[in-house]
Amino acid sequence: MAYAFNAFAGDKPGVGELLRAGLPHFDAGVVSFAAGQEVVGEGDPTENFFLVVRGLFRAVKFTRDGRRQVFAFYMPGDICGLEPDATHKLSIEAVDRAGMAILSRQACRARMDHDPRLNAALFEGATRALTLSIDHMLMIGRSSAEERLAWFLMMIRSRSASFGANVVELAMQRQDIADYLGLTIETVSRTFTQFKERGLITLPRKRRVEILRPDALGRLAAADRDAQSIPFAEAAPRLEVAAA
Amino acid sequence: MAYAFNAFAGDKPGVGELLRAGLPHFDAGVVSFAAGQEVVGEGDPTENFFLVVRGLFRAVKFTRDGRRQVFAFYMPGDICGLEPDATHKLSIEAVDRAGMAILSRQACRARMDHDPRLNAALFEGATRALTLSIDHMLMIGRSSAEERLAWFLMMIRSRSASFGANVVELAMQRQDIADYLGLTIETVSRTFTQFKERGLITLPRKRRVEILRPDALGRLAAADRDAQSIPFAEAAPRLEVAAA
DNA sequence: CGGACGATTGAGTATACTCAAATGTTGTGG
DNA sequence: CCACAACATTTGAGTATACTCAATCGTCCG
Repeated sequence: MAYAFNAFAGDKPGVGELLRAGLPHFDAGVVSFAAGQEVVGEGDPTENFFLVVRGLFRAVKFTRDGRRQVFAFYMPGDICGLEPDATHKLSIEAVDRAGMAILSRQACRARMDHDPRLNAALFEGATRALTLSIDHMLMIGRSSAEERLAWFLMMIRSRSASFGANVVELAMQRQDIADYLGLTIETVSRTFTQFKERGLITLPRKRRVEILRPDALGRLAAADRDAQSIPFAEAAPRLEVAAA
Repeated sequence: MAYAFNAFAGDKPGVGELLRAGLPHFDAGVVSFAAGQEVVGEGDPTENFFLVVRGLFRAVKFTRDGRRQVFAFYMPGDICGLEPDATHKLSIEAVDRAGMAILSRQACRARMDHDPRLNAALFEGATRALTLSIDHMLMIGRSSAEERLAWFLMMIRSRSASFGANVVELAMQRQDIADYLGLTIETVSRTFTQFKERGLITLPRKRRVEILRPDALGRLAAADRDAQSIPFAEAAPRLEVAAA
């Protein structure tokens, strides 16, 4: 979203390309981060925004009393950190060893006024981020634990490099999944176990999921939604854009 | 949000004014709606977007199996219906007798390319909507019923015409509140009762809430957040958190 | 091999849910 | 203006889902 939006790889104009072409010193600004390292923290001034180059990042918010919510995961090609206010409201952290291009908000803002395409692409990105956040919210507010995890797995699958592959790598740990889905780590774990027992998945490793029955998982994920907003399952005609 | 974003009354440049000034036929496009009437439905083409003139509207999403989520309430001055894709993903409905200016997406788009101020205002609106939606999500994913209702009441209070007044009118019915907060109608009702018993509020009428202790309610609302992101209570001295 | 951390499993419980009934409110027609 | 219907809200009783606390198991590294 502006907040932290995902310019999906394979997207139309390609915000990434537009930025790369339009901004000077683009490649000079790529920085590496270690797992768990913070890119920006809550309250930091919004001087820059970011384009993920490799690895995985997460947007997080902590609360005084220890509660934690993960709002998004960012994969290569995604943009994040564009915020309306003077300070960041979310922290952005590297989940694993990962890299980001650090872009000047100022430079981008100036360019936006001159390049309608970049303008349109960013605006679209921001609005699309909202669409994503709507799905996320619907999921958190109205779904059972198994629906949430199914939704999560199908989302990761649809966004993974090998689109449609039935083995997905989870770079994040269980706590991140739990905090993304609004569940506890124990419930996530139990639900994984339950999926195994039902023959929906196998877990060759803790962080690797083999999806045996994408159809069944997709139905679970879609149970609380209407068909059209679920671009997960294979046949996804990919009309608009694979939202989420 | 772009999706449905709120250009807060009293906002800086005033998206409303910019639009009114910049778009021809503005006043001709104001339409009235009866309570419950739909402005746009899920799947409708995104030809227009809207500026609330009077009354209250809601953005809703229904699911096959009857679940329902309210994503936002729009008050006069708010903009909604701006979406990235070709079709609406949310329905917009009038909550009570209400009025909207219907604006051409096309015309606005064109104007954005020529007027950096409108451009900036809309972009900021979209990003701010995301910020709101982040708070909403954090609330839904990580708060108890009482925290949610307290949050809701303080939000309505802060956005109401008479800012800071301790009597707020709820134009929406309990079901809307429940679906906004991710609760059931019974839980909302019980929590209202509980607030009354604790002396936090009174209910002169079902749809009118008098807030007796805005400080206590504000602490409840903020319990799961950090102080700075709670623009609710006025200058609440803000100790720690009342356990209660 | 052992330590540290992540993940799973177990037992018991709390919060918010479901189903059901009673009560309150609003609007309409006699 | 009152009576009644239709709908909104509250209250009650029982339950289910996901939570908490606690222990065990597994895996990755030194």
